[in-house]
Amino acid sequence: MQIQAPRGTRDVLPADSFRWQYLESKMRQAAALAGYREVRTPVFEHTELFLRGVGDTTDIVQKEMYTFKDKGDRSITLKPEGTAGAARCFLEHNLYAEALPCKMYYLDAPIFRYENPQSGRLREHHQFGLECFGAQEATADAELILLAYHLLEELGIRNLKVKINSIGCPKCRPAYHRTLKDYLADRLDGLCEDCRERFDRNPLRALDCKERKCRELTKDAPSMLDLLCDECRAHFEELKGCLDSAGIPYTVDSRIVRGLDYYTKTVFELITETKDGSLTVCGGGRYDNLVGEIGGPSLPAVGFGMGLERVLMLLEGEGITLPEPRWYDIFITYMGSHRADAFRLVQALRAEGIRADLDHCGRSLKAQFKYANKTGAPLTGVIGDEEAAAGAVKIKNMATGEEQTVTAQDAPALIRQIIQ
RNA sequence: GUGGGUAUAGCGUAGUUGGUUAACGCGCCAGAUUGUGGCUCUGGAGAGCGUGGGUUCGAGUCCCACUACUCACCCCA
Repeated sequence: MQIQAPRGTRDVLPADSFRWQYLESKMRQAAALAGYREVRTPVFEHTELFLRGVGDTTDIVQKEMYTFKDKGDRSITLKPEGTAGAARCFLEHNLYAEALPCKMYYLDAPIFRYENPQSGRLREHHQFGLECFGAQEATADAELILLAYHLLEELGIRNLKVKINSIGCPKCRPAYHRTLKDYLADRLDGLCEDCRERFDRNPLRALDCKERKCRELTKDAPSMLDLLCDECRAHFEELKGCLDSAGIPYTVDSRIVRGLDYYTKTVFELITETKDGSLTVCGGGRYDNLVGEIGGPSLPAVGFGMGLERVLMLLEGEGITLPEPRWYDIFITYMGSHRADAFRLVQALRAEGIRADLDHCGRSLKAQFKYANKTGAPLTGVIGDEEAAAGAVKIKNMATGEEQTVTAQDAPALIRQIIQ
């Protein structure tokens, strides 16, 4: 059997890569506008980082990581999310000793999760993520939500829903945990297996469980929002105030708790409603304990991740066409014996910054034109006996059919003038 | 990890109750137009039917397994 790409992975073909490049440029722009600069971290990290950072009770760590031993007997894991690596990098290079906050973004970061693939869900996908280290105020949370919202909106994605919640901090969450556990303890037998297992260490997950019986049983469960400490409550109120003043629609959903353990206070998701259900394109929140958890100073931070494949999928679903750059400015055709002239001209044009090419397949003049037409080149050049003798090229405008002969020296200027 | 659907040339499909050299559209190549594309016409190349087994005189058509795709659950971006 022919070798195929591994399950749950996708190739981006030359004809489609411009879509990615377009997204990338928009994302870089949005990030730069808010003071975020790019960071690039390894595709794999020590497994330990994710055990401590992401949390060893999470589904991601328990059943979805690509973990293996390298030849030095180290346990290595392909990044299952972006934040832990960024935090490790921040810490390792003592960036906390420099001016804070430290704002960074990553783009096209490959993320690996061993899941059952389906629409909008791959084993390798790519994220655009922002992290802001050292900022505790809610304005930092708000600017991230707004940045994500405006970016998606600008790209043309409709029906965007913003959901926010606060899941408290180490001061108030234990009390809530106890309250919730008391509530759940009476109903433990009715919960699904996963929720029963997570009951001790992470009872919050039960609120987010999709099992009907769990949903039913937790319908009237106490809400974290009612038990936030003063600090968390004030923080959440300020966040809502920021979003209100920015005028974006959002809803408070006390059931979103996210699948990663490091979150504190703010958690949020950007969701779109498509014909077959809702899809989360962006998710994030505050993680004031992560840096400390992995051995650094106690330092607040907030961030989000956005799935590029999902964004692309939504754009396609909405029939949005992205601007496709021109492949060639001009395609130089030639008669039988003048290939060398065509080659020299193409090299000269490229040196002038003009996207030019010639036939490398020994095709007839007619076939060369057909090919030129297929590439969408706005211009073609012909070098036949007459042109070759005169050191010239006949340039044709493919849209109008107009032709004019110029010397090779004058060609770049003319070409530039026409394609303006 | 669990359950359902699908698997025929590069792509999209047709293949009747299993029966001779597997069909069509698009795409590709060539010609009509030996210095010129897009339209049209003509011709051509290209699959032995996901892989491996089985049933049968005979299987793309039936059965089993595997793989992949897909959908739902789960989880998430």
